[in-house]
Amino acid sequence: MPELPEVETTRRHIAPVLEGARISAVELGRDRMARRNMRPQDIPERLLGRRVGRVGRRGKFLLIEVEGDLTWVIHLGMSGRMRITSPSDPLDPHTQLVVTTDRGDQVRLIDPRTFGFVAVFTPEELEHDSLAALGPDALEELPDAATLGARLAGRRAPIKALLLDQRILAGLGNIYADEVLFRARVRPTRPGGDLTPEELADLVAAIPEVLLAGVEMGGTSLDDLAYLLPDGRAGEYLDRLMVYGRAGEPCLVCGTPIERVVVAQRSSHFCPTCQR
DNA sequence: AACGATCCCTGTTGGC
DNA sequence: TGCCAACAGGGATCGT
Repeated sequence: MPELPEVETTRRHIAPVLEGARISAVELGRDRMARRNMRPQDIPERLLGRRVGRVGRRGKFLLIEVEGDLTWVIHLGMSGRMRITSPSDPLDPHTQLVVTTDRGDQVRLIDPRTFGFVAVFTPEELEHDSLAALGPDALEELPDAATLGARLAGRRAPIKALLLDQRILAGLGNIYADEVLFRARVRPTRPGGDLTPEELADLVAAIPEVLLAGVEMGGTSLDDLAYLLPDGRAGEYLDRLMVYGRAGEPCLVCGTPIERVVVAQRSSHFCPTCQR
């Protein structure tokens, strides 16, 4: 699933293709992909003929500056991936957005489950979107342990649920949240407000360690149909996963079988010996 | 306000 | 072997 490392890897691939280019054609697949109060026709109408600025990212959102003070937002949802192609390449099934540049490149969004979305916001619209409530980026704007502790103080929800809350910290999804908690030796079920200062410090240290390794490996491709890099390659962080998807298998540190529980309606994996 | 449950969607998986 | 229900999950929304 695309989480921060997958979105960052995607960003790094598409940035040189889009930045400075002018958009010469826009094709939207399903209308459903235009959400967040966008009409489907707004997407091509607002992008067409405009020059692209910086390709940025906050959490799992791609935020692309577009001439005319617009922000082109792309979210990959759970099954979205992007491809860089030439216009003559055949369309993949479930292609939801095709953007052609004046340099003759195409950037495509492929998303079978359509949990992803596309929007092109004016500054006013951006301000009123839930994007405005997004917390600090888990890599670029990571708070220190004391600041995170203050955000978690008094909270009784499981720390796993709070790590998935993008208003607290933007970028962690189900896979990397489990991996971060393993590295910090904290069980996903622990109430967020109960973490000790030492555990908060371990957590804040674990976040960039896990996420940077994920970025370096090009993200996590769970199987051949899931996330792929924009050049079609698979991300290789799958080989580094310590707990996610390993229920019943021995912990790679201590050998205890990894357990699976449901937290915040999501599967959560942890080592009952290593994590307290 | 905080928290948990539900919904959206479709390819894959597992049980019978 | 073949069918079909269950499962996967990011984010919005709703009920308590």
